[in-house]
Amino acid sequence: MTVVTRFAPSPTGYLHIGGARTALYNWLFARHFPDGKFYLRIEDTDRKRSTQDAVDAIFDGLTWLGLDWDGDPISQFERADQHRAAAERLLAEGKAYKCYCSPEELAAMRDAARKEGRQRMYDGTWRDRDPAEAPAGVDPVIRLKAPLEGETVIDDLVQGQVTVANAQLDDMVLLRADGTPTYMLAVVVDDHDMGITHVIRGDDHLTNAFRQTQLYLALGWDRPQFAHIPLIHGPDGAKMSKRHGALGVEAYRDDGFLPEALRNYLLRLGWSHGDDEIISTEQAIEWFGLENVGKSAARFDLVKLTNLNGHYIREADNHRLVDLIMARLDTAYPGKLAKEARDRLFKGMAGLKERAKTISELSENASFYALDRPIQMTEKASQQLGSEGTGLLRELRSVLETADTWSDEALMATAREFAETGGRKLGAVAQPVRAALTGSTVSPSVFEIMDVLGREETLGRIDDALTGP
RNA sequence: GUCCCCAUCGUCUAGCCCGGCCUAGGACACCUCCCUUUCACGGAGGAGACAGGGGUUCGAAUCCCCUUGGGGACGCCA
Repeated sequence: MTVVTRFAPSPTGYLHIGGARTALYNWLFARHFPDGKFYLRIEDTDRKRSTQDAVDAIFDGLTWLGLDWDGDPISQFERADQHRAAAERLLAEGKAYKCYCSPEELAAMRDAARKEGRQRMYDGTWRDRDPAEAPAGVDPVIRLKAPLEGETVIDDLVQGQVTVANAQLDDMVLLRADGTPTYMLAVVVDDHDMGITHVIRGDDHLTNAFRQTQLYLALGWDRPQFAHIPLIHGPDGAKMSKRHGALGVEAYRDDGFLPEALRNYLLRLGWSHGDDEIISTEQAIEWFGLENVGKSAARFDLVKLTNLNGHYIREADNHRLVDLIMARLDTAYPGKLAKEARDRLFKGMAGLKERAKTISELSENASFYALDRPIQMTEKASQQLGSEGTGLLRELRSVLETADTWSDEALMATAREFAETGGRKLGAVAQPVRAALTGSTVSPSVFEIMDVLGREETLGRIDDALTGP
């Protein structure tokens, strides 16, 4: 059997972190099989809340995450005719009926149900009532004539067997009064028509699966396999939704996270493969299976994501990192970048990348390479350049001016010799240099920096510090 | 309220289905030390959990029940 999955977001906002994980799992599961398919369906039947911006944000988010879908995205709205046809068929077969209840009546039923401790809201008023009694001028909705007795069972690939009494489920609306299909109908018809074999979605849809099962039965169609994955919770333990401040994936991109880090993090949040933590996408595709998805909700932990991001930054290609930070530096310091910026960043990247956990941090830490002289000095750095520091710097400058070899190692040897001659530790000499060269007290190795900057720029920056305010 | 689901270190989890190998393993975070020109990286240690109570069993983190706690769903939204 060919595996066919789908990601079916509603375009009412950005692609948030929970949706991203759902998409990832669907994608991974489909890609795990040689001929598996992963489709994208935009659930835009709610015309009032759906926007093209949101659709674009979903495309962008998925693309950035590296989750490619097969074929063209499907618009659920555009399939309304098929949805309607299914409802009409059910109506013709006597498996659905018209209901003329007003919103007020429905509200009263809901209140009564609550008060009596029932979950089932609609009381079936029009289920067997003669349509001849229909009030004039009222457009009816179409409801499914769902079974009143017995139970509905789903064998969920993650949750196991879950059973609910049919008495708990009321007759769901299939077609609204204006003739448009509801989500419940649209999902079932679309999943069937698209040949979806595995519905992998958040477990907030678990109860929908029962109603959808009733629909599949009524329509005489085979059900797909269901896999309801636990929701991602915020640090407070409650569902992480757009309404509760969950961020879109682009926010993580802007904050300097790498897509592979987010992918790895999201993968491990609720799924495991023994003790493995760092998992490449290739391995993930090979290993991923629904049987290893946990049943309990997980809390989103930004610190762990950050750690993972640091790992992937260290592993990332230097050219890619330079491109990423040049873009940021360009906007942070318009027109102020040195013409050697790119070359220096590339040369100094090895020392830079292991000191940053996010691209934004990397970019900030790298700015001293990219900017022209004179560089800004932090307060702490200025303190390194007191009378003692300045004196050492001046002495070292003359040594540096005549240094034979301008390389990382040679420079360090020179500085060490200079320090020891004066009975000092290397650090005493290195710190003022660091301040002069980077404007900071924290940076990669100062000798590496001198090497990257070159003699002229190094001496120039030292002079700036010596003659500065 | 009703229905459904969940429950191992602070967090993510392994182990659970097929009881003994568990004096419960890993990762992040935290603490100590080492490396070291700063900060990181890296390395070595440390502290840290089977929610509670009943069963079943020679033996339970693992099976059963109850309690408690948490979550989700109850729309002519998706």
